[in-house]
Amino acid sequence: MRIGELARRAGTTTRTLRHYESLGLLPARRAGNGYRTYDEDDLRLLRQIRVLQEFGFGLEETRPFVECLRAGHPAGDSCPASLEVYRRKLAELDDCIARLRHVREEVGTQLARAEREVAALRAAANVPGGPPAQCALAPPDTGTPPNAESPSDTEMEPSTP
Amino acid sequence: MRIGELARRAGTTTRTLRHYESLGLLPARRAGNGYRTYDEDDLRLLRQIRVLQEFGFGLEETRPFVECLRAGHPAGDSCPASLEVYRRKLAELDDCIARLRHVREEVGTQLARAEREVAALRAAANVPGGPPAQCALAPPDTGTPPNAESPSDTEMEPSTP
DNA sequence: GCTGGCCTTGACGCCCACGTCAACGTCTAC
DNA sequence: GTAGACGTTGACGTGGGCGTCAAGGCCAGC
Repeated sequence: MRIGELARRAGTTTRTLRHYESLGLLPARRAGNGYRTYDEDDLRLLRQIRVLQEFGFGLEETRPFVECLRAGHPAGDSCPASLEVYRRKLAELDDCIARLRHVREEVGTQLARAEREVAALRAAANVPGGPPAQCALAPPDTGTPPNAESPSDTEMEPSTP
Repeated sequence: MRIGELARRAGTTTRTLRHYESLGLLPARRAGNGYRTYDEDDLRLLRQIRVLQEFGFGLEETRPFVECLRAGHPAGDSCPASLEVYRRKLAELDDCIARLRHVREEVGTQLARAEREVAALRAAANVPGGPPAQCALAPPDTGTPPNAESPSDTEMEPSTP
């Protein structure tokens, strides 16, 4: 089959296939007229690549899987090198998830603090906004780096004529 | 103060500051000789930018915070626009974390399956699989980048005549 | 013969936050 | 006056995975 058909069957583009070939990831035989020629095995390789891509693997990380398949193994992950990539990826994922969770917590904390401060400023400016608003007056601490003061407006523009 | 000093005090580079200026994020006054001139407020803006950057905010996402500070507010997140960015970022983070966890689970499953299959293949090939090899030399796994020897083949070469 | 659809290579564009280099101006100290 | 530390603008490079032309070859059907 030619490049267009392979691309269609794999749900990708010819540009992508040429790119893979330029990396030596998915080399193609050539017909007499110079056209690239692929077979069903190439489709399998390509599908292996795409699946890993969706998992966030870089193209280079898919190489062991592809070479494993090309070496005649039943699956791309039948080879030790592929398992190693799996393990490295797991470690990366764990690390990444941990960092993101940390950031998420930080940002969540900042948002909560900022919302409290905005509410406090609004209350201090006797903006109707709230009923009794018992606990008014700026919570003194809880880790507030900025100096909470200058209660007047609360919107962007400094000038409120 | 001039650009070099600001960069040093903020732990960044002059190139970065020029980049921020080119985005209109941190404009500088100019001295008679054309040198950029900054003050303590600029340092605060810059620190705000850097903190958000470490949280993974894009430069454009820091803009509301910077403008809020420049508008005279006590903190970069004293303005509604900044709070909106916080919230959007939280949603993004949640989404990203969820996707990563899903992928992590998938990859973990694939690894476990592949390891089982490899073990099955090895057993079927009546490979001695090695002695008890309890805790001998070389920790069995837990992230051993180098290929811990080859008990027999199980390497890339198909050669299974 | 001609149109249209497929194919080829080559090369630049994109996104993002800068790094790096070049060629040159400015100021201070000796 | 000269070294050297700082500053200036401009432009290209990086990494990843392609998208998007451009200019042309090959082949089938009418």
